[in-house]
Amino acid sequence: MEPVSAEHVTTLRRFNRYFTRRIGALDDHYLGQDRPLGEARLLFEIGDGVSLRELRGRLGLDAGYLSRMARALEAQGLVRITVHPKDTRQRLAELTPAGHVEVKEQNRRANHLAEGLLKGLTPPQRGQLTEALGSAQRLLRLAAISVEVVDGAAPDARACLDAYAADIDERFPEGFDPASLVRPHEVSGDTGAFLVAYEEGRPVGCGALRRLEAGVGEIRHVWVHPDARRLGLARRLLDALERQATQRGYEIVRLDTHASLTEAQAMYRACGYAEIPRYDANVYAAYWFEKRLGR
Amino acid sequence: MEPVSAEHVTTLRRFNRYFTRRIGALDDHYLGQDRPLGEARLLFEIGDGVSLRELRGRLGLDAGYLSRMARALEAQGLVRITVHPKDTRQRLAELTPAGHVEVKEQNRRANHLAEGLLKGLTPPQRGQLTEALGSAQRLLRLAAISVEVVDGAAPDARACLDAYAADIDERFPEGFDPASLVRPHEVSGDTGAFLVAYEEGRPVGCGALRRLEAGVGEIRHVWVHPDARRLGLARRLLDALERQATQRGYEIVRLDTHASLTEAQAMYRACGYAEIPRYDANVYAAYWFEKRLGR
DNA sequence: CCTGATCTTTGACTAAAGTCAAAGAAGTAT
DNA sequence: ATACTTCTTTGACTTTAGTCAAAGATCAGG
Repeated sequence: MEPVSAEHVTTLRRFNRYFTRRIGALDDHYLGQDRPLGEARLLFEIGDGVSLRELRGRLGLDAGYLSRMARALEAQGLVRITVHPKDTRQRLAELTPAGHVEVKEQNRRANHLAEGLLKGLTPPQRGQLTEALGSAQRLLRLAAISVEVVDGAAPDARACLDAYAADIDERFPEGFDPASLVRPHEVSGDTGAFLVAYEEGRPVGCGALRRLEAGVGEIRHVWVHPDARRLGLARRLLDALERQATQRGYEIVRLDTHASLTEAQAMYRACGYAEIPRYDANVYAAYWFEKRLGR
Repeated sequence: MEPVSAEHVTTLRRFNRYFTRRIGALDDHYLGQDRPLGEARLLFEIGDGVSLRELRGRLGLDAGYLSRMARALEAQGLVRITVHPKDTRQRLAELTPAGHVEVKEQNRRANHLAEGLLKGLTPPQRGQLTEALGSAQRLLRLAAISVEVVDGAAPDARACLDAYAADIDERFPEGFDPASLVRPHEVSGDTGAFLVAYEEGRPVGCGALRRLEAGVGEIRHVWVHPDARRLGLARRLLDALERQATQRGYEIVRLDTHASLTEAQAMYRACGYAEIPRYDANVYAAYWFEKRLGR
């Protein structure tokens, strides 16, 4: 892995300092107004109803602390706390009408703040800022996603494949039969691999590698959760799969794609894949690609 | 003023949320380690010695609170507090060797964190991130700078002009005589104006408008503090000066520039100024420009 | 030299934020 | 049914962060 240049580190740190001190601090100050910041944040996060468990994870709070804060908000009539229908140990928090009003007010204030800031710029500069922030956020998210090898039968792996199947079932005019998914044993061990991408602990993408014939691997089921698209994650999954293939001694990887997945086709071409004749009987495939792995 | 588009507000707010939650929070958590965050920050800000007064302003802390924290750091042997040589009411704080060690450790940790984040990206992506963050920070700073009309004799105005004079005295091969600066009365009232740009309360730029002849104003002394260059502030000052000129009934504004200020010349051209023949006897001028104000 | 402002220190508080451990209730796996 | 785990609640704390006012020391300007 290449060393990280000092310039990049400096810029990131300088930005961090500037941003958290100047913008973040302001925001916090305004968000709460006449309410402790912790409660204001909690209220905001509750939104359309979440379990306390989820909140605990998301905000990284102590269980006791959270419980008390949530109950305090309940006492103020801002949230309603109910028992989770599927697991009676858990509690669900949701906003009452009064809570919604309060959150709306929070949003109004935060918008006002953002507008005040943007007012200091000309319209083209606003556009530049939006673009820069959007691009920075995309890259920061991508940097925070880790791609890991998991067992093909692991719950996260199955969850991804299920989501993948549902996704393309909707996208393919002819639908998709989950029976054509890879079997767990094909993507484990010496000849295959299953990768899952995690963002803050949540699986947001996957990809599978299996053996096709001697020296030839096949990449299948490269999928990215809708929330994590347009970050460049598919490319990263593809890279990681190729590395797995190399490790397993494959010199060539192949893959096929459905006619409707035009962005995917473009990505494969951009990543060095060349179109080849049909190599399998996959009824969903319309194009077949191959890449010779450099070392 | 144009309304701020919702898209821009949303992007800014989304970024703010993501960044403060994910990066800022992490950083804070690591920075302190076994020390309260307030003290850690204070230590960091002390750096190579500052007065408590300065720190109070910079960090926005209560005087009593700051005093106690500083004394606590002194008791821990991390800072030395001495009496200000020029004003015995004030105190100066500087790091002891132990304090330097601690700050270095802070920096090491923060760098490590930034590196960890950047490691998740390919080198070209790191470059993109650096560029996006740099550009975002530039624009955010620019947005936070306010340009105000002040009296030509105000301390901030004089301070800017002094800095301007010192700056160009160094830059012009022939030096610069401060006697050629505008007089306060020329840049006040109905026929002139003096603008100062403030960043977080600190003057970081200026510009003057005075009467040349009927219907013609002259822009002079457009200057930006070295810390605030490359943000687009000169352009903003120029815009604001033109608005002042229009308000005062001038249809034309003129200005001159020194031969050595090539970036300034380029900016004037880009802002709609056209070169004209010499219109004054300014010994420092090599180029003369004019712009007809629209509206 | 006097007056009013500035800077720091101290005392006396308060509120927010967070920690830790114990216990009860409810799931899950065997 | 049993053992183990998870989720929430409660009690009992501690630390941080911050506010406010009063007082003492020192400056700056007239």
